[in-house]
Amino acid sequence: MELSDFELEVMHILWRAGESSAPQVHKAIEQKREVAYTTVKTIIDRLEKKGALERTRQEGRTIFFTATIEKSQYRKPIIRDFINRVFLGNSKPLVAHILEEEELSKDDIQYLEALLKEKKKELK
Amino acid sequence: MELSDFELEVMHILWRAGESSAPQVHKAIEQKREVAYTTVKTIIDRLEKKGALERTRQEGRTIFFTATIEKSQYRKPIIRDFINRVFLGNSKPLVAHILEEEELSKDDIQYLEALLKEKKKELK
DNA sequence: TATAAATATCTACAACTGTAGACATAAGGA
DNA sequence: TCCTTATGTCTACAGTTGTAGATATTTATA
Repeated sequence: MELSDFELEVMHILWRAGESSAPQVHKAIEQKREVAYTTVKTIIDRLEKKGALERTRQEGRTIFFTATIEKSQYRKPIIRDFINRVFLGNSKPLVAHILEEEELSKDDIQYLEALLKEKKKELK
Repeated sequence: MELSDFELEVMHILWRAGESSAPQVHKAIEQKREVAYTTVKTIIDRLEKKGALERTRQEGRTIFFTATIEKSQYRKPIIRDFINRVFLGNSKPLVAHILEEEELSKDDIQYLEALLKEKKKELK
């Protein structure tokens, strides 16, 4: 399923907060930037049409929505896409870039080292 | 500079092959999928307008183009964008995902381990 | 030289995306 | 009960993107 930037932003809110109404999603986004309520509602409508979320409850005339696709399920193909698109399918330079350029805490590093060790064991 | 998928694909060809004509770029893309020459030429025109490439030579009526932006220079911001967009700014889960799910050779792993070791040293 | 092929330029168009207004209507408070 | 506010629905629009046709023009070939 293809999600635009804005659609993905809305999905992240639902993933994090769980069942939410359009006004709630709007408020969450307004924490970061100004945007009209109807804009957010349009995105929600599009997500509903795509089947990325569904109406799960109604309270008065307020409708609550819940994500129907999983974050992890969604991430997998787009990571692949991104690596294909930007790194011609080769994931090593992406990891290398991140390790060199992105902020990582000591704990993060330890964790990743452990992962690498695991991976190495598998290959042997 | 914003580049669409197709624009990025063309840039990759220029980065790899160096100075190239539109028919050459077209032929390179046709290796993978069918697309009209004019489609490729339109993308090249847009890249030229954006200043991502420029005309560097002419041979008969055939124009040769060269990338004016660097691959590395381009990658940095879009990696950040991607991490922001898909991982809410946190790069660790992306690296973790790749280490777990993507194909990595023994050499790749060794290389990444070395990078991590470096990074760890810096933090101390 | 007449014709075919290659190349460039210009124009077009539909789908997607971010953006939001207009309008309807239900809920809740004076 | 009447008015304000909140919420939903519908419609619109401009910019981007992938896609390619129409047309012009040059180059090469029969």
